[in-house]
Amino acid sequence: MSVRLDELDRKILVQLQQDGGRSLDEIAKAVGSSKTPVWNRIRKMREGGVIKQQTYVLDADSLGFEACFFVLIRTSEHDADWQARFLKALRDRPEVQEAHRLAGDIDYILKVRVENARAYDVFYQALISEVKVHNVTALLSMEEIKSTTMLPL
Amino acid sequence: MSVRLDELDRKILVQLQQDGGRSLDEIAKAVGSSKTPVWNRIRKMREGGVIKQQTYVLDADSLGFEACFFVLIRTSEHDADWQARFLKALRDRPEVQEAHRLAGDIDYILKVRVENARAYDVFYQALISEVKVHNVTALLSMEEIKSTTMLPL
DNA sequence: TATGAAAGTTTTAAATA
DNA sequence: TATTTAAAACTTTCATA
Repeated sequence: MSVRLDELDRKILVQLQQDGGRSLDEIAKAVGSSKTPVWNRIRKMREGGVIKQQTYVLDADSLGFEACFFVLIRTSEHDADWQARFLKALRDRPEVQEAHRLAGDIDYILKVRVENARAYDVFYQALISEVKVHNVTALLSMEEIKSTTMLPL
Repeated sequence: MSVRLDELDRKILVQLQQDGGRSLDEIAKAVGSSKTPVWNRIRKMREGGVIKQQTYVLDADSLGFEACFFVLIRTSEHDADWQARFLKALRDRPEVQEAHRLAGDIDYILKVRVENARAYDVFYQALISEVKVHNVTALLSMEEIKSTTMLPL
């Protein structure tokens, strides 16, 4: 399923990342090509999984999600069954925007977006009642300095 | 700059977050309304800043960004000039996908997306040569369990 | 890769509840 | 005030050169 990308493909991806609302014509002009090649390349990159999805990014604060926590988790359990249940719990909870398994003495990191500190506590109590974890540290974000999904192409 | 949102607005946002490629007609059908009201509401939410941008999400691995680090930073400097230079450095570096100022004894957390461990080291050396930081811990992601910008509306 | 035509979509405006 | 209808402008999609 691997797609070989050339300079034109990369230029197209830069355009799509920057502003997903531009028309084919605008993109074609910006990358110095014309509609058909641009369209064919976008289709191929979609099919090859290079382009995963098209979305709208919303402003968390205006929608009342005013609290963002990074959660560092250490666990003593490492068996397959525990891990499967833990992963499912994370995937099922919409408050969890990011979850990564880590190398080193911290086992997992989460990014959790909630209305307020109380909503975080509800989330936290629900999570630890579902799966046993050894140690949890929550880091509260005071200010979002930067947030992007753009890759540095 | 605040926009009051009703149930229909929220339903539209759910659709846009889930799949930003749907047509007005499809969205209108999904939320039980018709084209024009949906279009007017989307325009208002754009103008009001509730909708920040429209974008395409790319697959980091297929584009050669195989390493992801969470970086915990403690600093001894807290004056305004240092902070301004540090924030500018973070905003200017495209490898930094997220940057938050934290409450508590860790001052900042970053999410850094790079080709490999060597590229992280290049980034790290460049950053600490630009602004003095007291203590840095890098957590290496072994597995991305979940990654979304969707808010739990 | 380019052209262009058919199908579909967005956007604006006027009419209606 | 918000919605429906309708029509113009624009975009996507795809066949053909």
